[in-house]
Amino acid sequence: MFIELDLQSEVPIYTQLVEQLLEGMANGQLKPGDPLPSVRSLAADLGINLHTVNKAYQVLKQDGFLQVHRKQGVVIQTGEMPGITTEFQEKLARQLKGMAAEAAVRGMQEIEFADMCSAVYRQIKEQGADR
Amino acid sequence: MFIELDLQSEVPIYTQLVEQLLEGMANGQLKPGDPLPSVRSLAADLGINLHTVNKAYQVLKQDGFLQVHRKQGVVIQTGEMPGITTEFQEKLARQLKGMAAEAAVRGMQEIEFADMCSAVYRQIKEQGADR
DNA sequence: CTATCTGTTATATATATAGTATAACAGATA
DNA sequence: TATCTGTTATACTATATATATAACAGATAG
Repeated sequence: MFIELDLQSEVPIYTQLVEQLLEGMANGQLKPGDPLPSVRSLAADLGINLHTVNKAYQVLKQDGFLQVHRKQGVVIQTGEMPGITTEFQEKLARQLKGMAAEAAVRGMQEIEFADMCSAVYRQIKEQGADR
Repeated sequence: MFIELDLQSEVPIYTQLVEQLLEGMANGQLKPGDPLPSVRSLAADLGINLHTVNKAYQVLKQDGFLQVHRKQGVVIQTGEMPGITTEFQEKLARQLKGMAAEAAVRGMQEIEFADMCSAVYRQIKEQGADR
C-alpha cells in the first residue's frame, strides 16, 4: 500500500488513513471494486492496531465509499459514489471558513486563495496520472 | 461581542474562538489596536471558563495576531500582521488536501471546488462591509 | 496606600477521544 | 476442519479539552 502515517501528528491515525484512502480513490489508484487489505493485515503492515484500521473503514463505509462483502472483505464502492450533498457542502464550507479567515488576515487575496485550493486539488488528481 | 459558540460541536471551544476572532480581523470588525475583552469578562459573557478564553488568546498571540500590553490588556496587532509564510502555506495545503480529495471523489470538479473556496473567502470579507 | 483591574501560572478534577490489547463470534472459503 | 473475513465487547492507558480555585506581579484609579 501507499499509506504513509505520521504517528507524531496531531491528526488522528484513523483520520490520516481515511484521507489517504480518499486520495487513492480521487487519483485512480483505487477503483470501484478494488479490494482493500484486511483490517488485520493492514494494521500489521502499518504497525498499528486492528481497531484503528477498522475505524477508518467504518467511517468510509458509513459515508458510502466502501462496501463490505462477507465474502471477500472490503472493496471500493461499486455502485454510485456519494455525490455532492448539501451536508457535504456545509461541512466543506465550515472547514474552509477558518482557513480562509486566517489567509485573509495574512494578506492573501481571494484569487491567491482560490489558486492554492485549485493547486492542491490538481496535485491530488495528478498523483495517479503517472501510474 | 459577535462571538457565537456551539458547545455541542466537535470543534474545541478555544478553536471556535480563534477562528471567529480571525474572521473579525478579516472583515474589519477588529482593527489593529482594537482592545479585546479581558479573559475574565469574555469568559463570563460566553458562559465559559477563563482558561478557555486565555488559551485562544495565547494561540493568537503566539502567531502574532495579538499583542498584550501589561497596561490595557489584549489588543489586535498594531505592527505588521503575520504574512504568508511557507509554514502557513504548508499548514493550509495539508488541511486542504483531505477536503479536496473527498470533493474529487464525490465528483466535484476543480473549478467548482475553487469557486466554493472563493465564495467562502468572499463571504467572510463581506460580513464586515455592512458595518 | 489601597483596592481593583490586567494577564499569567499552578493545581486539581472531570470528561471525551484516541489508541492499544485480548478475546470471542458468525459467516465464508479452501 | 482449519483459516480467513468483519464485527463486537471489554479493559486499559494516554492525551486533549474544559472547568474550578487560587495565587502572583504589574498597572491603574481612588
